[in-house]
Amino acid sequence: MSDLEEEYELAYFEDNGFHRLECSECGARFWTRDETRDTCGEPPCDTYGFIDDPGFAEEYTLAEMREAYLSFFEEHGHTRIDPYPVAANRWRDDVLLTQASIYDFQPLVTSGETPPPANPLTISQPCIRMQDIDNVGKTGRHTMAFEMMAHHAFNAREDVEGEYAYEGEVYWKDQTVEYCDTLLEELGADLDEVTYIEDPWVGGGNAGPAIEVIYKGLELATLVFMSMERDDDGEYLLKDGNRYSKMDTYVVDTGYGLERWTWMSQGTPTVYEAIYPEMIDFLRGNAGIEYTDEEERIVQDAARLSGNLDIDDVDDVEAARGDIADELGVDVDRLRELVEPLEQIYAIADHCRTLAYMLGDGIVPSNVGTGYLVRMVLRRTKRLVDTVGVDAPLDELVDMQADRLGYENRDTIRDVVRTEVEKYRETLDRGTRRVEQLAEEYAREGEPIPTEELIELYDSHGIQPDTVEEIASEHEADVDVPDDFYSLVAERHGQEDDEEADDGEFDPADFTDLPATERLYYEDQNRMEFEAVVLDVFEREDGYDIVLDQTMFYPEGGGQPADHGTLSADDVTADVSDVQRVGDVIVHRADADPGKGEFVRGQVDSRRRRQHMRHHTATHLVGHAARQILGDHIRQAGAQKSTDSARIDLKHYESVTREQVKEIERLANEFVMENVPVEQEWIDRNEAEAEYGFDIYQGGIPEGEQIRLIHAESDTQACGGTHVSRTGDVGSIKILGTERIQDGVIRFTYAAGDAAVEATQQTEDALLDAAEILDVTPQDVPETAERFFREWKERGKRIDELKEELASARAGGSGGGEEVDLDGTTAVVQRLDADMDELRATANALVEDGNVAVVGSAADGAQFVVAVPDGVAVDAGDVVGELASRVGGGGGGPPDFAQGGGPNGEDLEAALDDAPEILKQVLNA
RNA sequence: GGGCCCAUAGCUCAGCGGCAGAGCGCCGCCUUUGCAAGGCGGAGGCCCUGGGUUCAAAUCCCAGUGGGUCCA
Repeated sequence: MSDLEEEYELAYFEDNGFHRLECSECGARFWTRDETRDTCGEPPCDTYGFIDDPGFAEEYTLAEMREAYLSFFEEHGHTRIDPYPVAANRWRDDVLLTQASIYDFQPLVTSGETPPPANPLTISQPCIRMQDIDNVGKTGRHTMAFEMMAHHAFNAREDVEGEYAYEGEVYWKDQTVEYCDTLLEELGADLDEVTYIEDPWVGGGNAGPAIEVIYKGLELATLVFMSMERDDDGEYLLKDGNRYSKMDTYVVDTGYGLERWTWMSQGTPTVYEAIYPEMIDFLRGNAGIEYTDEEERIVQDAARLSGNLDIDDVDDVEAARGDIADELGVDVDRLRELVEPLEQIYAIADHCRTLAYMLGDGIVPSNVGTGYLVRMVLRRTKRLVDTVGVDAPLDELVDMQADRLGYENRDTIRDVVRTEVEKYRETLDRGTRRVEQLAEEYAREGEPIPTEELIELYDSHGIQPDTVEEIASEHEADVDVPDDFYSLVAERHGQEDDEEADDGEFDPADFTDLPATERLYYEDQNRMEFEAVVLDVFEREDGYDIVLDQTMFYPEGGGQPADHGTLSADDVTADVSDVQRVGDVIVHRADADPGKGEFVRGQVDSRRRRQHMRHHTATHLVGHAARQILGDHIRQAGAQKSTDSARIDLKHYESVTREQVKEIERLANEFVMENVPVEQEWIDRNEAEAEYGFDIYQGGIPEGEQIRLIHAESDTQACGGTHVSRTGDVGSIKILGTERIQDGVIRFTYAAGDAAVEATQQTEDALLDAAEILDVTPQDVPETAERFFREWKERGKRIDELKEELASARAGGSGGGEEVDLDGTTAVVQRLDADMDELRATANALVEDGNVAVVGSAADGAQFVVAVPDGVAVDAGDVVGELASRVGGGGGGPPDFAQGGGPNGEDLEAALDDAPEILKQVLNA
């Protein structure tokens, strides 16, 4: 493997008396001032050296350390940037959560397409790493939520000019290491104890040399020099087995763990006690965890010892527990008893912080995406709280963290948590009942609850296997949870084929040589006519693809359908049925060829387009109104406009009421009546983000350095669609309905302009029609409908009663029926020509009188009911089977009451004539 | 985005091709000084909607609607 050895030979190391050494334990190469050093400094090669012996001159709280860091870099020429949301999917669609500060600048800034908001910059970015969820609380140093402090510099090679959004070199490796070293020195660290380990970094298609900064056994920072990209012909072969080559841009990507720096300054047994001491005190007090001095000492010693071990996940913790107990001279069970409640409390504090970040940034619990992640965390936290015996509502615990983090939407956060806890409680209730039932069933049979049931309970009903165990044990049922339970669940899901059918409609290769089409529809959104030159025409199976130098036709995008219309040359008029954007080229699909090089006059179908414009502006207004009525967390999950209606999918944590819908409709129409201008603005994206935040990306993330903003009322969104000039041009907005398309997402369907009038008229027509049928005024329809429904039910019951009466009257009168003697029992064979209910009632009545009943009807095909009183050896099913076969059908049922029939009603009489014979045969059988 | 599960009395559910059921709740009567409770009787169902299969569908199939849940 070609290493990046020479990459680490920094002048800074040279000038400051560093030595490059090799760790005697793990073989890692590292740089240090201490020539006599033997090991790299990182556990397990070394142990923590700062517990009870802080590594910095002073103690810092989390906030103090953050401020110290940011102001240090500010003083050294960096611009301080506000943190981004933890919901990274709000500005990029390849990840769900922000996991590192560099996520804020990927992919557009790191690739050089967009300039960074400042260069160089410093930031403290909240991050969430779900993959650490199992470690939290147990390892003493893992947290799911953390802040990554960082300074970034974006460089471009000197020999490339103008190709990238930033130019030249700001600084690179030497300066980066120097900053780190200086910061440590300023905080009073003993620089002789600091090691810089060479550890090349690879990730996400990029790579570069990197340095881990270790001090007193703790990894405080990673300095990454992102400078390479995947390239099968590249000169560097890196640790992931792939080849890489140098890029034109190179980026300083550092990561300083705020929590770890704070911990280092305090020297507490675990990181958790350093970063949220108040919350931990509160939780301990509330859960009533009080230890004697001796117990407290055991816990602290255990924490120190586990920190010294190479613990990177929970499995290691359990394995290490025994060793730690041995070393402390206590029983392993006693140790677990003492430590576990604390581990759970640490986890609760961390999870609450995670929830505060996620909910504070407007993530709404749901069964998809980030919403699902927040739901998982919340449920896990709730379980922990219950297990450890914390007696405080979860929303209050989350609020403690939200308060500390300075969120302003704390009421909404609490509301969401309460709603979600309630949902979880319902799920648990449902699950508990289900498990109880299963447990009783299997306990009765003396069998354990099978794994298949456990998987079903978890996968379809959300019940954890340990919950099942708990409930089952109360009902004396056994449960055997296999070790590989979760992989069994995964197996059940199999491979999901997310093969996206790409519409091979347009081949981008055809258009790459053509110049960008000038987009006239942005210049004047109200003009529908234009002139243009045909640059090229491609013949297709079902028409022609026409490329012009400029166009007024809006290509499908942002949920707005393509314009229709015509392109006319001197002797040809082509109907345009579709318009698409391929890169910067706009392609018109038409039914005729106006001829390459020709002048054409374009005419957009203005009625269609105007409806799209109205619906597009209406979409912004409905979203804006919904945000005001339902809360600031409301975000768009998707939208689609068409000619006669439009819809917007909004993220919301509970279902909307009819009242809320009315309020939204009223407010949206108020915006329309205000008749304020709808303005478009082209603006630098960083500027837009700084001014309006990431909420402008409701409809997706646009490309490019310049983005287009649409201002409507007090709403601002990045949007590429066409809009009316004033809100009044929308005409009116009629919300047609709402539906929950998935958990946490509500779809609003509405109509604007002409379509609103039409939709209202249709609803009105339906009501008027109903009123006419009922022969009442529209106002009386609900009441009348209710009365009719009630009367209809009453009559149904009355009919049933009458049928019964009729049946017993018939049976009693024994008219019409032919009586046959069957060894002392009388059988009555009767034809009724009535429906099945009546046949059954009659047969029942005959049986009451001690008769065997054979009743038939030719009312609808041929039907039979045969009923037999107790103690008579005739199988009704056999009789019906035989009778039914004679009318071309079948039948059956229990021995005392059977029914059947067939399509041939004309054969009924003959079949009934044979009935006595059949009865006798069956009796003798 | 995908998978799986569920929908029957006011509530919780059973029934899984052949007469619509249980427990709790509700109403009436009885027992009791009263309460807790017990006994007897009763009311209460578009078996989610729409198609299909079948002599026959709550039950099987398809589609839809509503809810739940797991995974990316």
